[in-house]
Amino acid sequence: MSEKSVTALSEDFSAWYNEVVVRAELVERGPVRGTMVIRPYGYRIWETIQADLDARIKAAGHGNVAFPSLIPQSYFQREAEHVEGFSPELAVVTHAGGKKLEEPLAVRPTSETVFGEYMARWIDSHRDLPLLLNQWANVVRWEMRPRLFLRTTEFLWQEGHTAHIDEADAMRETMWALDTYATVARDIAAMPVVPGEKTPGERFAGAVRTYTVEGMMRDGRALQAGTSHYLGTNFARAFEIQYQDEGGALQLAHTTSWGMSTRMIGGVIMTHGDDKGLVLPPRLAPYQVVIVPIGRNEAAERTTAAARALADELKAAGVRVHVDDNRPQLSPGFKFNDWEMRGVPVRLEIGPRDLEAEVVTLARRLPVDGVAGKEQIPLKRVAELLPGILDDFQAFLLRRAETFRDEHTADVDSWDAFTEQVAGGWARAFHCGRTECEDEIKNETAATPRCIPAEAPEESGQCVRCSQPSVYGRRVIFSRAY
RNA sequence: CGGGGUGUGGCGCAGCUUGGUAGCGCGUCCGCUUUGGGAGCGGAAGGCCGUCGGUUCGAAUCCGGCCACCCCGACCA
Repeated sequence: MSEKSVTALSEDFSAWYNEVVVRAELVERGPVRGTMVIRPYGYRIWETIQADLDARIKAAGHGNVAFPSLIPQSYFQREAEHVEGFSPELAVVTHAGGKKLEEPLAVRPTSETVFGEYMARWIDSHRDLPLLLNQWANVVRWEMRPRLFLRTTEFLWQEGHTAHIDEADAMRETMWALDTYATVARDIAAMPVVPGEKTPGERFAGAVRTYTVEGMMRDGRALQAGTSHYLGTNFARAFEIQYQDEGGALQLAHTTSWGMSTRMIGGVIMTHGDDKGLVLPPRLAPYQVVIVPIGRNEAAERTTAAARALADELKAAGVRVHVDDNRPQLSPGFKFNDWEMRGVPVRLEIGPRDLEAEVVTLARRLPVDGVAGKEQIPLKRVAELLPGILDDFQAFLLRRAETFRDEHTADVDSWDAFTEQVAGGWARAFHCGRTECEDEIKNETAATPRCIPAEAPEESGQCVRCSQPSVYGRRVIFSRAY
């Protein structure tokens, strides 16, 4: 840590991101290209997302499972589009036990294939459906350009895999997953994501329909924060996932898959961060409150004791609290800056003067609705007031992100307006639906169709690029993306 | 894969042009002072200078090969 401050977000977003994730001790680069070591402070964020999402997945009737990370490479050959999509980024084990393997093994980049193989074994009758599975796992994809959390060679995620009796039931599942991701993003991460369907050109390899939740980052680019696929009978056909219907006829099951990953952590950082560093929503902050006792010697003993007592009280009230009492060599000012950089929503300072007056000094990471700076609150009311203060902060972050998104989104109907808009935000435009046209747009502006938003007025017009009639019955969101 | 860049104590860098056996800041450790917005002074520890080879009496420095990583694009959760 040689520089005092992190590069300003407003100055160089990419440098800001790279510095802040490491300096906040969320993560460190792994020894292999594109890998990461997630440190306790970062992993705790993941665990919080995981706990919430896992509870929802279980409540909806899914069972958690654990499949092997090694998959026979031949499995990938069975679904034509899937193999084409994933072959370039497969990591393959060719040697093991000191010998060359008969068949190379892929380190899973995603598990539709093995799940397919085993679903086929477990499903015989319509009574076996739906089969609702989920696993929390690591996957490996040899991406061309890695970025910490956003696109790492190895990442953690949850992958749901389900099989259904027909399209209608599978689509219900697909939409349930999408809705769940949108809810988790909004309610936990304070990310106001936009749910919608991907255009054919952006579909998952092997899917019939792909849905996404898209968030806007503070540089105006989009991030896919979760994805849900209706796979039709593609994988069922490839892996023979069949059941006998009530009339005794053999039918192919309809399958889905859906995932949310550690990319979410990157999304949170880029949605809420500022020049000073991270800003974490209370619902997923490892420390919602940090108490900094001030003073030394006898004074330190008194303020530290008071801080610990207060921390116990807050813990009892369900607040995640940390007392910064183990770094006597650091000045209070250093600690204030440090916790701000690390995104702690609320800091409480307890110094001799506070103790004297039986108050604590409360500092929010950001001014909330005009309430800026520090304020004194009575020591005995802290535990009672804090949950509300944290809720307000959470709600404020969501509103702020919504406002930011809306201010950086515009309907555009001309090519000039389009190129200008996607330079720093989202453009809502009509599109002809042709993949070649999408490619042209991408080549010229780096923007891609992010989604056909689920909630949008029915409209039609001329394609913003080629003037052919629009096909989706509504505007499509285009943006540069991570 | 194309373009750019970097490899030197834990971290960030200088030194390289003009070869002479490694230095600065931060951090760490010890001591004293200091604690309400990034403390001060004094002392100390810590380096196969990415790697292989060449030139030379002598290479972090010059020459060649290789490797790794990072950044910008194409690919993607």
